[in-house]
Amino acid sequence: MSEGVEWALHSCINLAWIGPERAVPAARLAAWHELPAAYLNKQLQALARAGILASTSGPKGGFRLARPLAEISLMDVVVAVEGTAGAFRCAEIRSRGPGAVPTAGDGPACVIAQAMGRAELAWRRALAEQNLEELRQQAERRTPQAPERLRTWFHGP
Amino acid sequence: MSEGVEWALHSCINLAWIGPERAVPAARLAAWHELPAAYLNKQLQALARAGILASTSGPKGGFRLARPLAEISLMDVVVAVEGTAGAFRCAEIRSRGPGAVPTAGDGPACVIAQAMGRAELAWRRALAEQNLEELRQQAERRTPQAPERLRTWFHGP
DNA sequence: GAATCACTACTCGGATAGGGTGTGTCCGAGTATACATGG
DNA sequence: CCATGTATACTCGGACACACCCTATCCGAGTAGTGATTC
Repeated sequence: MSEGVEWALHSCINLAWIGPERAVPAARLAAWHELPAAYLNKQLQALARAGILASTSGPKGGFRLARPLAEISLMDVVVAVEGTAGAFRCAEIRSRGPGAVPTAGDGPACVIAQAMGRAELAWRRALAEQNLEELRQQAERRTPQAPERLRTWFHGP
Repeated sequence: MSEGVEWALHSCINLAWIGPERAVPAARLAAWHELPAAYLNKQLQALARAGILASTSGPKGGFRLARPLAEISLMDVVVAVEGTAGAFRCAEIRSRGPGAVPTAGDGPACVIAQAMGRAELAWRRALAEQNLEELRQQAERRTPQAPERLRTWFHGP
């Protein structure tokens, strides 16, 4: 899985901590964790295309959350960054070679693809059940000083 | 996810259909679905290392199932081919840069890693709950003639 | 005729090249701000 | 003093190289069978 998913999730929570008053440039979000700015920008673009973030150009521009954290699921972020394609893709090898299923005009998918699909569905469901607001609360419970530290650093030089 | 997982699963079921009497060379299993023989051999090696298959060298050698299909879960095959590493790996970016959590001597993982871990756990659980015997029965129900066709072709030229 | 031995052919096993998808970087389009200028 | 036009600096957005892992392949180690040879 892409590195960018982790960056995107952290960035969303950081955006929530900074507050909705002003947009935050990608470079500033990147500096907070010493990430390559241009590449983080690429991930944030993906979030903006997915409607999770709103982007503004020019001075005082940047990214801000397009909707509350409670309305953003882990699944939304993963899909925005990674795309909708599942990890397992059936190459339909059963329809090639001497073992080709004769009747398979365009029947149902092979049982292996179905079985892997069930597992991926469980994964997607688990991702969809968790939203970023819950993650934010868990993070604040763990390190209560984190939001204030971020705001101080951000409004500073 | 690797292509090899699909090949490995099909090969295990095909081995069960051919029967435990004799070992099957990788080249013959590959020919059934027109797969690159040497590369399929590589995947079967991984299954052998994991104890799912037993390998024999020399003439009349090849691979055979090391235990009944009912005792082989989808998870076993995926781990054998892909390794135990999960899809999402936390790079611990929260401990780098100005935003480094000060107290984090070696505390619990960040909430994001935990959340992704929960989703992966659901995926693993779904894989572990399904065994290859179930898949074989489903496949036979769908194409009852498949096992006989395979045996005929295999014992032929 | 039976046992022994060397030879052959066949299989796995790991070491060895090539391509595709992330990973990282760069420069251009667009815009809000700030300032200078004129009324 | 106020309005207006212009220049500027800053941001996103997409286009451009690089690297690593999956894919694919090859050759060597080892073994079972086979045939010749000898007692």
